[in-house]
Amino acid sequence: MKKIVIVGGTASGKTNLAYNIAKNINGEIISADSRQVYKYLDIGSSKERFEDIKTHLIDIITPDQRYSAFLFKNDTKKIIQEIELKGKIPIIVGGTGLYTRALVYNLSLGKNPDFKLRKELEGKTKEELQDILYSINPKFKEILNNSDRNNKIRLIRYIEKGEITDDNFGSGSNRSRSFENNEYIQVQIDMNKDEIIKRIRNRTNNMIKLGLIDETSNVLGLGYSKEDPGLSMIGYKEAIEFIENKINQQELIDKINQSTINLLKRQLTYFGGDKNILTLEDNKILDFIKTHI
RNA sequence: GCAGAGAUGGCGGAGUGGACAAUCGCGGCUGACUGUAAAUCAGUUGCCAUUACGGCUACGAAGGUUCGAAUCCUUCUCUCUGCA
Repeated sequence: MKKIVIVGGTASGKTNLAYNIAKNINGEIISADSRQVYKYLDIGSSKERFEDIKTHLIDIITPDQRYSAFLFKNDTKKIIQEIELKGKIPIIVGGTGLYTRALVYNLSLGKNPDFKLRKELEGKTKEELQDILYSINPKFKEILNNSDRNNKIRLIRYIEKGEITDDNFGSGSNRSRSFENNEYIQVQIDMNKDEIIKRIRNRTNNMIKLGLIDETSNVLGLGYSKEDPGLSMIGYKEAIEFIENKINQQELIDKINQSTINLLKRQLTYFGGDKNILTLEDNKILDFIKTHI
């Protein structure tokens, strides 16, 4: 039995689809979403809970904590085993591409994050970071592409890893290798970008109606701050600006929409790069899964 | 009605005689991304051509000065502010 992975852009209807599939094939849902892991942040992360279908990996940490691809991979593997032991089918659904990729292709992800080191390196310029990295291993010069070289977060991460191995980095052409897997069926809903953007705008309006502002105030009231990782995501970031009177409601909506649309484009690029992800029409996915599982 | 300020590429906003097809930001498009990923970063962005230090049209409109104007002058149109 294969495991099912549903990926795709935000607001493209993944959750509903996953629910229907779960009902139909006796499955349980595992959320692959870097925001829905947060407790208290429901409206802005479009969290959904179902009474009859179990959803894993939501509400597992507080807004001041961090989750990661590595933790996701490990947690999910355990949960998959449990689900399969019950004779059910795991359905992994979410828009955090790094998470699903780490799981499906079993990326080794290298060393643990060293937050002290990260903090220390944060203040440096990208030129300084490059020098540090090249002094660790000059080969990085060849491996890094132009995007990496200018990306401080990634430079820091490479320094943290410190070494280049095929396993934890992938080098040269290896980097763009096509991944392979036999355990998972990966699907994405076929929906054009304009349609999703329409849905995003609706969803944003809805979030405001449902009380995004109140939810944000409440979380701040619990003692969490706007610097916390949970609150620095789209929706809450802007809601805090609104609460602080830096923007009005129209600006709030516009900003959330714009950030979400930008996110969507990045997601589509990411998923589009994986040849193993099948793009299928919404109403054909269930049948496809039934016949290919 | 008088006085002042201004009209620049999809938007915001630089530029104040040549190196301006026009800094920059946003947006758009393409892309990168193996432990922060709703994060972070790269390329590209007038039209045509794409071999080229190439051609064309452009800085509210119309004229003018000049070898040369987004930049100076004249008139017109519109916008904003102060006085009436």
